[in-house]
Amino acid sequence: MTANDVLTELHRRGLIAQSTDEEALRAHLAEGPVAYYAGFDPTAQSLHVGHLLQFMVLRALQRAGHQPVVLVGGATGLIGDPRPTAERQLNDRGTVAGWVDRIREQVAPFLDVPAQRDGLPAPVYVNNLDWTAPVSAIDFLRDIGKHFRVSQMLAKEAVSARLNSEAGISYTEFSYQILQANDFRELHQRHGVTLQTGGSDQWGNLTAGIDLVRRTSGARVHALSTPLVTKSDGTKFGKSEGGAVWLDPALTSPYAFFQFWLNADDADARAWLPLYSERPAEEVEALIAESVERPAARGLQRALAEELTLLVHGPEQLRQAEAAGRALFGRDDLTSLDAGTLSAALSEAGSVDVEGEVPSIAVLLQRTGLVASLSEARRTVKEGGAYLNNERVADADAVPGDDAWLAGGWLVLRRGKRSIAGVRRGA
RNA sequence: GGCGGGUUGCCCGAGUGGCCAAUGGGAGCGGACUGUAAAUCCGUCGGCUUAGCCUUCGAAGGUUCGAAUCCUUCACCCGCCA
Repeated sequence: MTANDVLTELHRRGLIAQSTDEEALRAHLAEGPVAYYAGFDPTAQSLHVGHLLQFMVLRALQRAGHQPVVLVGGATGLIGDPRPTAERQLNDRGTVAGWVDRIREQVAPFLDVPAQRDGLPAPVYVNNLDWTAPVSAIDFLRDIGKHFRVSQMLAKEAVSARLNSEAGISYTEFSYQILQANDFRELHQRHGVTLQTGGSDQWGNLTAGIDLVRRTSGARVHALSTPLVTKSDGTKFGKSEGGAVWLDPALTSPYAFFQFWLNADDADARAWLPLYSERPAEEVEALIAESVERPAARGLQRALAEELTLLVHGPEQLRQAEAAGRALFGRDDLTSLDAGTLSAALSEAGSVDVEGEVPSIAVLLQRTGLVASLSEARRTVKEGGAYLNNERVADADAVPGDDAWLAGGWLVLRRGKRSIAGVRRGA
């Protein structure tokens, strides 16, 4: 891939929602390696699938030989990017600092691995707390604030939406765009960064940075934004039964991550594959064409699940996640599974240990987290939605008999079609 | 400052003294059909030691055999008039 067709690739994949003067940007990218950046605010202990799209853009640019700079927002995370609905709850400094470290580590598979393996430019990591914290309020207001017009700040969609809402907006969050703009200015000075990428909801912040750089240094810098990923049923992308789909394997197991993509509906999978797949264009088109012929094969979902689980969790975790799915969904007769397979599969899916007296099925359903309460457990059984070792459970208060235990001391509990958990008998 | 309207379960929204854990819709969950899809249909949808019991209808107190429904005070929201 040569440097000047990376924009073509991004367009082809549908990864560009908005861009500053594209001809100028194309020419700039063609001149040679460009330093570019994207920022991630520590608003939770882990990144989630919603962040994945940013990495697809960062990776494409890196592959084209450009220099990635990854910013973790130790400062902006303390302030809070205004959300359209309501004011954010401020997190304390210690918590945010901890999240900064964790998020920094999560970025590695996306950019460090290609750097080491393929000799691509190694990412530079920065934390905006480093240049934001030392600045006094006086200096900030005099040196940075003077470049901002309130009327323009008010006009940003993120701000005006909140001004028109009941929630209003605090001065703290109102200031956010200044901080992010200043990040661009700092990175332009420190690392020669001339391009910032981000989600389309960040557009106002991206352009604020471009304006600030121009006003302070006269330089012309660029921005690209990615589209909002949507679902055909109108619900928010990136949620599964439990809530957010995290990249941290401790929060969302590789198995659950794999299942998230595997369960995508056909229309979504078709729309998402170009965005998330780094396969050649012909392969992507072939997969889509094939899915029209044989949707039941779930080729698109499988491709997404495999490619992204590999990217985020690595080959070994992918292998286990796939094996677990095959073991748990593949056949009716669980008694034929050996202890090793069961153990691996259920550890992936989630399991609990029981010791001493074996509790009733209702209690086990609750303990595995398959249901939220005993009432829900009973209800589920009554509805015919609870299964023990793939057999429908009739009595919620029944206790699994000795013959129910599978190889390795396992029970396989299932709620509905696809929520599965293991129970292991302790010593 | 004055007058009026409102605050109900995850969301929207009925309910003006007992038949109300509370109509209806949406979301969620389960079943059927399928492909671990979508659509559709059916069921379910506060908790518990579940033929019963306990806690819910902005908050606190009161009237009553009995209150989401009546009274008092407080908080917040929305109109109209100053």
